[in-house]
Amino acid sequence: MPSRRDTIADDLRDRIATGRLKPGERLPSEAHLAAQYMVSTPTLRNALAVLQAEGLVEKTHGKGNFVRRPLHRITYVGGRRTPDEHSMDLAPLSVTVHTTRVRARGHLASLLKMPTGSPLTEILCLAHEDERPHSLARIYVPCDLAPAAVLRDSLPYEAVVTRLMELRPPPAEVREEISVRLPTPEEASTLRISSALAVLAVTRQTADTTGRVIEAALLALPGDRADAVFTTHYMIDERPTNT
Amino acid sequence: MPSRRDTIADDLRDRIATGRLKPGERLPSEAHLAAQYMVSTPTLRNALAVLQAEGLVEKTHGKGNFVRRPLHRITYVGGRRTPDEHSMDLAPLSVTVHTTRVRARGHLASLLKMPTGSPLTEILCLAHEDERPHSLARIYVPCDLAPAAVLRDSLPYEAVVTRLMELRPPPAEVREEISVRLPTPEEASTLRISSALAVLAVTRQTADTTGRVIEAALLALPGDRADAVFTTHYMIDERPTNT
DNA sequence: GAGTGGTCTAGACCACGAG
DNA sequence: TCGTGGTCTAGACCACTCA
Repeated sequence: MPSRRDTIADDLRDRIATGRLKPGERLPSEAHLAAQYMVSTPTLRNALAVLQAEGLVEKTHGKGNFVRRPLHRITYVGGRRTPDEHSMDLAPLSVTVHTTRVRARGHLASLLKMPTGSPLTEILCLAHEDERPHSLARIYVPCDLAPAAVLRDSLPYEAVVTRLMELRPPPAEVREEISVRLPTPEEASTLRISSALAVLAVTRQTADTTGRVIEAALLALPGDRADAVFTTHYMIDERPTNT
Repeated sequence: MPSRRDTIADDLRDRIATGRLKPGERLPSEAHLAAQYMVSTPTLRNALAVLQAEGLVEKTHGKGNFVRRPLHRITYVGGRRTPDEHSMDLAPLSVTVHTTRVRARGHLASLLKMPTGSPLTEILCLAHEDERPHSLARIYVPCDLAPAAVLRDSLPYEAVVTRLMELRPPPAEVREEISVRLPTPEEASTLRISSALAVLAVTRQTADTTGRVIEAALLALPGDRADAVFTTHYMIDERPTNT
């Protein structure tokens, strides 16, 4: 027997899918909807929580529940590509950059294979679509390779990427670790997503030919708007040898 | 101000982390815990829902809440490896295999680049650890490359993998698409996970040198027990050319 | 201040599991 | 049958947003 919560969630989902509730539109208040469906407010709120976790509805305290405008689904491209393609398809997005100087500690220090306390340049990238936050990337580069002063905040994202490629030795190996987790409270509020909407977390480690780590990147891609694709080509001499 | 739900969740999490609540142990009943923390049962249940979404607690209707024995965290290895390594590190897991014959339809047909209705061999792989389900893979191979009869159910997983490599042309290109989503109801019950615990979904498409798709695989890896790693090496001639 | 969502309560009734 | 979790109610009080 389907629960009332799911019944209501299904109905609202259908109303969104068929356009009877349009993107950006405010839903009736929770009290109103509860009366309409003849359920108590907690039950109605549970139904909304389902849609919220699916990324269909965004709630704002004091304002109401809104149908989310579908954000562009981006594809993070990894695998064997040229380094400048090694990024997201950010075509429809504008990226704001904020550069600061921090010190390596904990996980970050070991990722960069540097001692704790080493100076780093942190490049905080926040991708936006129509003023709405989309995804988040934190890039860390050893200070001696890219002094924070060189990457002034006023530079646009593309210029920063170009500048980094000029400043650093070419990458020889990239290791990307992908995991699924709930967003941290900061991520949830920065990205304006429900704390129940899982993110695709990419930890990327880039090394040069000498094995030195020249960049570590932590990406948080909300699961409702990001995929990752990796393509691998096998050489002839890599054929499996069944002995 | 932290909510009571989070305070309680934090406390229980701490009790689990410090071993005061041991893996496999049953928690006191919800009514008991509610009295202990002096909150109502819904509030306590919300706290448990947090731990459940983190994969720390498993609830069973009619029995109670149990501290989950930590399952091995496996790493799905993608990227440029030899094909037989192109798999999960399944060392601590036993895999049961179930082979059936199905017909390609919808997304599956387009993944395999075959017309709808084409006969396929479906290999359902369920990884277990100590009788407890861990992760799920569905592998689809065109029937002419691997007739279901050849892959009898009685074969162990390793034998099936070996058999497939013998039967098919060597893979030349692998495309892996990774996304985050909530489990389907079937996946949630098969894997015995909360429907709120997101899974890492890997859609893998393997083609031979002629471009024919020789395998499609759908993997569902619960987010609390799986990562994916991709390593890319750049050739010299792939250096970025900044003109 | 009016209206909204956020949190919580105290309890009801149902469904499942095990003896 | 008993104890467990699953679902739901009707309403309280607080915090936030906006006019």
